[in-house]
Amino acid sequence: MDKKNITIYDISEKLNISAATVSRALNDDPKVSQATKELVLKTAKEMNYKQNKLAKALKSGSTKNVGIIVPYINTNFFSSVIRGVEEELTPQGYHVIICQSHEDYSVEIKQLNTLLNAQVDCIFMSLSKTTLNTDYITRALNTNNTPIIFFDRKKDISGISSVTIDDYKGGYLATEHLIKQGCKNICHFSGNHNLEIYQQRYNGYADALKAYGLTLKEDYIITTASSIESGADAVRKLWDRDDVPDAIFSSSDFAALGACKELKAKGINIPNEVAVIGFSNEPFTEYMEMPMSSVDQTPVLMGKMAGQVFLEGINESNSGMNIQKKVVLKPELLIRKSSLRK
Amino acid sequence: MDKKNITIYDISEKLNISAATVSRALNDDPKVSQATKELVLKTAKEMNYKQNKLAKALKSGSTKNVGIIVPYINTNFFSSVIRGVEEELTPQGYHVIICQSHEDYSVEIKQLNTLLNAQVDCIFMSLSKTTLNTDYITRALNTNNTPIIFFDRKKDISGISSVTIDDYKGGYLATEHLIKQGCKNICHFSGNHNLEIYQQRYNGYADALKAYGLTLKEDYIITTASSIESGADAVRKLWDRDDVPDAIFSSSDFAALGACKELKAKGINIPNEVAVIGFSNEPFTEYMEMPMSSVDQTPVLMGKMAGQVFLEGINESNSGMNIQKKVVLKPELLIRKSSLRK
DNA sequence: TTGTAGGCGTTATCAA
DNA sequence: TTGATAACGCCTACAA
Repeated sequence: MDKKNITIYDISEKLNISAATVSRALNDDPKVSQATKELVLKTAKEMNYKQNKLAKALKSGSTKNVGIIVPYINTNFFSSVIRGVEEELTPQGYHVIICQSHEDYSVEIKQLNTLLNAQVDCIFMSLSKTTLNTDYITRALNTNNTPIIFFDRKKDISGISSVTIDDYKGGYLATEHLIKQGCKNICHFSGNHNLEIYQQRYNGYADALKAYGLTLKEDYIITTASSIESGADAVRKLWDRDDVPDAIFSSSDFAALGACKELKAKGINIPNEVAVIGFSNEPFTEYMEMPMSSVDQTPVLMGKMAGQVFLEGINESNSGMNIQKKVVLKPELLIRKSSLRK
Repeated sequence: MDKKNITIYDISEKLNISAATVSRALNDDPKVSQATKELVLKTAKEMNYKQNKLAKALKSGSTKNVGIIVPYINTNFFSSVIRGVEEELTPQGYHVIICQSHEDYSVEIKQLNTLLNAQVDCIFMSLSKTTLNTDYITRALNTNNTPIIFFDRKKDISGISSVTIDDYKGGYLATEHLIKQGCKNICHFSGNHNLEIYQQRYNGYADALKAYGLTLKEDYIITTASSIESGADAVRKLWDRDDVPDAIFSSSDFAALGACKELKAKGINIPNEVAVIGFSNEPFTEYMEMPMSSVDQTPVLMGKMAGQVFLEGINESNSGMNIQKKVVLKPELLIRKSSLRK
């Protein structure tokens, strides 16, 4: 039950050689004799030496840690992106630190600062929906050397790369699909347009309607949270009127799920009376009583790409490195029973 | 676009005072004059000084970071425990680093080492189901000063505190409830008994049967994974025989969900032909077509308690600190339609 | 109240 | 091939 940690000095003392040599041996420096190298490695193991990464990081300036800030971790989408980043960076010796903003702007700022203080080598982030002002990010970028990479929920900030899917196309494809199923009164559950993703999905929806000669009705656009209750509420609101919709395109799977439950409670048939399609392809969509169509965002790939953008940035220039990249992935439309009319 | 980070030396130089004074001023040391304190704080802000936590940690020996190792983050249970730890430790200035073992023993070992290397102040962990041998943890404990605290999926290791729920009682309560609903042929979906939690839930099940004079049938015990498919498979297997069960107590909500789907496909009525109860109270249980009974593990509280055990450990002894604690929380039986016979 | 100096554990530079 | 020494940025006796 040792109290003190073993250092290279302890090894050097025991072996009567300098600490510098021990360090070199441990790092497999070519200009250290094979004999001493083996000796050092052996005694290091015997003494249970563990390198102090803090000291190394202080010296080298690189912690080999990267940080990820997400609104929350317990959805398939975010946990899968994280998985993708891990898969890309772990083999390169990086370690991933995960932080949650809980959709809270002030928490998000704190998390960013904590990660910067911890000297991570890169920060991946997906913005909280309450983040209206991103000046603090610009400032962080200017006063630190730490690269920041957005994924999914991004803002256009000079110097920040991003990995997203083509949300516009996702919205367009989903809406077009509903139109081709014969739907004429398609309503849309949208998230806060403060976030680009929701604005884009809406744009895709609007343009698809226009392309097929359908008129967009303002009161068919409902802003919902990404929650079951919110989707159910929206249905109650919409079905309180005369001209009820015959389809729902929801920017959130959770809201779409809530809508399905409420429709069922009202005795309305899916997909024949109302076709439904969600967004994100959360696993439950596949296991619902009426399997739900959705737009897949390829989250694992998104994470892997984000990791790649970081690694490329490191390699491309050892000094400065400030090539801004925008990676846009293709969304995939998954058609299931909830929107398929025979 | 500064390349170099500002240090206390930069401030001391600009102000023509010593770095020590700057350090003291920054740390609000009482024996530094109010005047210089204000001056230092002001210029620090102007120069955009950021403390290098690495250097501080190297000096102080405490990083103010704690690590959490979980099998995976994307279930309500684990993400809620993490939330609880965050809620308890963030106000104390700690930062939480989250790692996933992906239920893989060798990954778990790596994650532990990474966290130890990162000099975290404490490691909270919930074991992977493939972890049969925990010698590496005992070894880590002996060669480091870093406390390890188990939650939920623990092993009994001397010197390691743990926070769990009374899984035995959870199993007992669930089974007793089914018996009181009139069920006589209660089968059990269990996880790998390598994990104490599953062994205990099974024990509770077995003892409840005995207490009420029911016989335990070996072939009513099915080992399932915590997945929908696995639960559906189990039902197929069980209903292939003559004496079909009239109730299912599943140690996993996911397996229970799979069972419900398969039962429905077979046209079997829940709860009248078969009553079903799961474990964990995952959010979907409440929103199912037939809301499912479950045993709540109070995960947020579990996380908070784990955080508290750590904080208490620090306070109770500045030297050594090795009081082993075992916190056992009370499970809560949540009765919903899937097990309620009128 | 402030300054000097040494050390936390490592690596890199320069000599030897 | 190895050793001495300085440096990374911070904190803290001890001295002044």
